[in-house]
Amino acid sequence: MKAQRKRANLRDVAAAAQVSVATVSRVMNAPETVAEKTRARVEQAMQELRWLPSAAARAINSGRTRFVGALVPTLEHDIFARVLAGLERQLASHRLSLVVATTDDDPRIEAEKAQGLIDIGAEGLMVSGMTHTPEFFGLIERGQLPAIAISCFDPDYRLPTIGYDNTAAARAALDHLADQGHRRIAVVHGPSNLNDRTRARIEALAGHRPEVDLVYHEVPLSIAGGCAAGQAVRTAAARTSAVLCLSDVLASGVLFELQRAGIAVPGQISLIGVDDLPGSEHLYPELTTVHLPVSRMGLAAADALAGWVETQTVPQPRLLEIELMVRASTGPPGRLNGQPAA
Amino acid sequence: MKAQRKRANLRDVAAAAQVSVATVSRVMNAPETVAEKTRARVEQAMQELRWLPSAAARAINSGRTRFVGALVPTLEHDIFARVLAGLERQLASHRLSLVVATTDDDPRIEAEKAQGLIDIGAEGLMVSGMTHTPEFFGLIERGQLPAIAISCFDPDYRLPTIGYDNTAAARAALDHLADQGHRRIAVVHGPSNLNDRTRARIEALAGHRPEVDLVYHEVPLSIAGGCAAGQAVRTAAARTSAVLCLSDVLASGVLFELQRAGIAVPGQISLIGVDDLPGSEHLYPELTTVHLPVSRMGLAAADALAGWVETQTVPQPRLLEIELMVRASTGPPGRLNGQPAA
DNA sequence: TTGACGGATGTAACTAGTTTCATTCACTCT
DNA sequence: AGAGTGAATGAAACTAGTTACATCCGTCAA
Repeated sequence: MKAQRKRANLRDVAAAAQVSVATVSRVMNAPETVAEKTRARVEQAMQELRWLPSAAARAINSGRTRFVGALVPTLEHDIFARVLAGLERQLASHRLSLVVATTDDDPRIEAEKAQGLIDIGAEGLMVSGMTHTPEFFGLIERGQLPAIAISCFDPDYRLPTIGYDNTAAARAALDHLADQGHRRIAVVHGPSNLNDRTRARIEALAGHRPEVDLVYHEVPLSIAGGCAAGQAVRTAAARTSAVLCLSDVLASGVLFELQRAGIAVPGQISLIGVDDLPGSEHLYPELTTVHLPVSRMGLAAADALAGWVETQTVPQPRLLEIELMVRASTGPPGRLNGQPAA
Repeated sequence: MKAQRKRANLRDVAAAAQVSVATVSRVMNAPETVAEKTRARVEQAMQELRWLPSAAARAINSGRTRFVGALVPTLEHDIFARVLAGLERQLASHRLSLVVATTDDDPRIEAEKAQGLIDIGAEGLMVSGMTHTPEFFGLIERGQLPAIAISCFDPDYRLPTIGYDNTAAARAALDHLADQGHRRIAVVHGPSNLNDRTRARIEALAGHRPEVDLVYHEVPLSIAGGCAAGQAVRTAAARTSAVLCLSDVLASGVLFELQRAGIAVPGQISLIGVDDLPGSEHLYPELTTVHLPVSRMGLAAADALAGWVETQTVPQPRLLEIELMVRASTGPPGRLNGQPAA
């Protein structure tokens, strides 16, 4: 019942090695300034006491914690996982670590988790989209904390944005279908009430091509949601000759459902997505879609955030190019669509 | 050129509010013990100085940083993203945050990044699989750091493992095909030299069903890799009637390639995967596969790690059930396979 | 009136490191 | 021999908080 050994600290090591704390510190941070023999003695003491320096104590002196936080709606969708992959890789090259928190697309949860990240010492934050609570802005302004928003672009936004033009992405898809002659198009999208990117895409379509009739289907943002939409499209709308999905995940579900029902894509119905997931290119038929550069976005976000954290330079907003990938799932309107002359 | 205002600290706040540091600290941690008027004064001072408490200084006293690290091979594969999704969600309920680092399946990079995570104060680590360097073990033993391994199971391993039986998973797939009468099966797998889980699966197949001929194809672990394997299978092996992919990602690629070549699945060739990705159920035909409970694994890992960190209790290894999901991509050997009577 | 009690607050010692500014001492140069 | 030089080391101050303990003051009971 003597000395309940708590974790050894630098003073213990110094005592064991019969040197001062300064010398032990030097062995850690500038070994070349310590005499060979002394250093060996100190290192042995470290070994024996199983000493590891305390990150917190180090951080308190440097004022740096060397990590930033990322707030994303979910990790279950490929998109965000790929953003984070790029982000992590690039942050690592700046010797920064990445803390991840998910928000379920709920700004209140986002604010809470942001508070949590700040509590543990995040030096900067990355958030998704442009829907945030006043509490969130309060937090970051209070601490004058570097924070950037991704997946969107608006040079006038309160935070520097790094992303693509959601309006342009949706319109590119619509233009492609309209140019091929489609005049009645089903639009399949995820929940719009809690996601500003989805909302931006939907709003971009209204009136953009007045000659086209648009029929909207809101479903959960998942393959199953896409399946449901596929069924709805198949059974309901007669003259619908094309389906525009505002996400490739939804497009996969729609495609599955159409194939199951024996409807030819693009023979009877054309299908286009937005995202360009890694698998989209290898669906059968290959999915026509709008490529969003999420991986590059992760890299760019990392550089922007790292730069801000390291040098106090607020980064410029940055617009990344999107690209229409015309593949095999779209074509001119088919002659027959279930009932030949509805 | 006066007082370059560095970030305010608690002493500054105390001075501004004309109270002692203890009182300011109390306003943060036990507001009810401070008189209303005093508290208001202190809070106003905090506001004015835009003060946020330093996480490091707090951590140095509590000895807690409240975050753990996860080392995964990559974020680009759905599998790990889903593990992390479960992990993050469950850690959050223990009020712990998650730092993510990727290793590219390289144990040396893993050791480096583990060092980095420890440097910034991780209270525990999660790693994938059972291939780790002595340096890695040195690190965690030095700091007596909680660490668990996932995606594998071995109660005798140096770290507590939480995962599934890779041997059983591979064998379940092989059994399914063999039981249906397939006698010549192409096995498609990712790089085996740097991934012990893949290796375990491959080794599990050898001699497990002696009546079956196995032909191995090693390709990159990606859809493109699967496509390459699909071509190889199609052109090379004559009597091959089934393809066993040790990952659903590969299976998607194989399926794409077979469909493109007009080969009926499962009519001419049966196809089975391992993983059960969210999309696998909605490929056409629906992919038969072995379900690995990655999301539950994330939850279980979070509970194990949180328990260890909070209460110093080393968790029990835990084996999670796998399940063969028989869907539409497998069936008895087809009568014709390219050349009728090779 | 005086002692006891308790709420509000302050002092100073902690936490675990880094860093500045001496100081010591061996060695070289004049 | 005495001064100058530079490497090696140590004492103490510093980082930004928490907290044990002391103190002050007003109220209430004896």
